[in-house]
Amino acid sequence: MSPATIRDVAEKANVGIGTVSRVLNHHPYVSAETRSKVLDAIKELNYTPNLIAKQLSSGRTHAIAVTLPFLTYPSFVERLRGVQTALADSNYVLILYGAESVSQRDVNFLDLSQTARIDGILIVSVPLSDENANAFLETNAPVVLVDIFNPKFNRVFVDEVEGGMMATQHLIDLGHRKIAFISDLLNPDFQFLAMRERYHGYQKALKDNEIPINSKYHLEAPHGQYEAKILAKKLLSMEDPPTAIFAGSDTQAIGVLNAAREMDIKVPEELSVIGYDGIRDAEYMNLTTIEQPLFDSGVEGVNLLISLIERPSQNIHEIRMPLKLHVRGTTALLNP
Amino acid sequence: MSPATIRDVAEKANVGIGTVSRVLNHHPYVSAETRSKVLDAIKELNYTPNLIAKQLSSGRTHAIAVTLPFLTYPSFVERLRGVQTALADSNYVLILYGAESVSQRDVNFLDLSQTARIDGILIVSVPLSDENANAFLETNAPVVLVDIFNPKFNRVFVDEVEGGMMATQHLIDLGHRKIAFISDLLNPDFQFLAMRERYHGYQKALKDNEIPINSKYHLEAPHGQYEAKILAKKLLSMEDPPTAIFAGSDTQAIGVLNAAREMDIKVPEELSVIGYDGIRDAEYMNLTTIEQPLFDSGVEGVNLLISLIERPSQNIHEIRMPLKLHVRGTTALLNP
DNA sequence: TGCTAATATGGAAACGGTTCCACAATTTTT
DNA sequence: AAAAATTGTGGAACCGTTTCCATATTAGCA
Repeated sequence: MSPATIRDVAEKANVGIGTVSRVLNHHPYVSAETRSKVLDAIKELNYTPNLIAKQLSSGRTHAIAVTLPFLTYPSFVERLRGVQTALADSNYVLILYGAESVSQRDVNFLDLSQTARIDGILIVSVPLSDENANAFLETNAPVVLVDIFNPKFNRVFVDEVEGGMMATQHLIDLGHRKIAFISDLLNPDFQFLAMRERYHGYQKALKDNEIPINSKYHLEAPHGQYEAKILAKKLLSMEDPPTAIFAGSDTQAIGVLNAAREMDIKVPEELSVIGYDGIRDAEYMNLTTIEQPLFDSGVEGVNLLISLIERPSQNIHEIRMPLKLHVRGTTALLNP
Repeated sequence: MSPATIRDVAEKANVGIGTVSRVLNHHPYVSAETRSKVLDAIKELNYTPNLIAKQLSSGRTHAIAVTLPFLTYPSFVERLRGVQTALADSNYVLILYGAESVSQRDVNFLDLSQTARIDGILIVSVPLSDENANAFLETNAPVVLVDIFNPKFNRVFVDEVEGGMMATQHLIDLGHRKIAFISDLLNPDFQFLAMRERYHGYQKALKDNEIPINSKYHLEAPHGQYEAKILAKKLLSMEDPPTAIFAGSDTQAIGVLNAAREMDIKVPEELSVIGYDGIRDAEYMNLTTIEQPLFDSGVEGVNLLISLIERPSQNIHEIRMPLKLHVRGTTALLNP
């Protein structure tokens, strides 16, 4: 038999449907006696409200869309964990959309901005095109960006330029002058702006310390441990190799460590390595890194989004999260 | 202004709402002329159907629930990737539920079995209690299990006992007799049965080859690289240490490799190590392993679930996926 | 030419909730 | 004692689709 409806409950309890609805939603103005009659009927019929009907009449879905690029990057997964955990404590549900390519992104974003399926949109690390942004601006669902920037939207972020400077300055403070930077492709299809900003921070720190910028010390390749290992080997085989390498992500830094091991170069005695992100493996590899609050950025993003859903606001909210230099065992004073 | 509805479209195109609906759903019996009038009106009003209303009247939500335990395990994330990818090619949406603890699992499962929010349920690696199972049996949404077993439900699986045997037999074939097994806790709160079965496979292979089982060679600890490293150090410091270690997961095997490195034990010359799963890092670490189709198990799970949603069936479907011994650089013939 | 079948269209009813208005009963105020 | 405010309740109308029935038109055929 099909599930009981609110009308069945009303009939069984000998009350009107309005009254049942009031009991369900904890409205005042229901007498104790009536309430218990209704609750009895609900229990007896094993009634649970149909969410879809509720959504249609109330206009709220209690679902939020979360868009992420690659589940293959540990840092994105860590953010997703934060999102998921925060959502588990709320009464919202997480609808996951992938955005592994420009076309997948555009399809999903179009879908999101048109259908009334969700109450809010959380975009993690997916670069927005102008069309995407305009589509979202026409939606009335609030949007929060995490780890990306667009002046028209709320966001949770860290100061990436600052982070790049912190990493570089740490190496400079240890006496290094020949400092290389390994990064993702800085001009790919998908523009991950964060990496560019870290690069700017790297350059700025060098300038501030009057260290000339050697463009041969900046190498880029698609993101990945393996790719970074190859870049590192290239750097370390140069005539005048760097004494320190700043890798744009921990994943890449681990590639650098592997390159050093394979080339029998001792870290940190002969080479200092610093990463960026603070993923779990960094701790395990004893990697010095710039730690950003990955998990917490997810949590904050969700909290901001939910607060905007429940108390709409025209203002743009920006939450800046702290960066922390985490000194571990892969950086050391330059050997004289 | 609020979004256009099907009635607005009908009015603008001078047709009935039924006709608009037929155009939207590609029903036959709409004249070309009428169709184009309707399409024009749709375009002009920038109309998109309200999904929630569609869901209510059609009884389909085009959403499936996916439950996963820990996003901290690479193997689960890899399965999720498969799920996500398969879903991106369908017209279903993914609602992600966490199950990091017994209570979180029970809350989510109760929710899932009661609300009409989803069309199907995919449970990945989350052990089911009897209550959970009964609740799902009362739901009319189809359920597919991946990487877990319950006789009453459809599933996508690998033969874990066989996998445990394959790993162990490989080591035996290489001449090893002193073979240790490192695993998760075999009796935790959450019963991850797979690990027990791999253990049984390990024991069976030893028996089949008439190698006595030394219980000191089986050590367990909560899952993790670090925990496994400690176990491995314990094994390798024994009076009569094993010459080969079978780790129940690649993550644990990597911990073993790290232990060996820290103890200056050469792999594979002095110690053979085999893992299980076939995660990305295994390839990168050149780890011999039993590879199971993680990504594809997600894909298959989704495909099975969708086919059951669209063509309900009383039969229980079981899809067994292949295991493959992937010999890389961490196992070798026992040094005589 | 008339009869049946196929094609085409309109719109009421249904999906299962929430909301609001009308009204009743009780309490408080003047 | 009458008026006003508070508390409590029923149920029609509505949210925006799909579905089905009624009906109109056209085509096919003997």
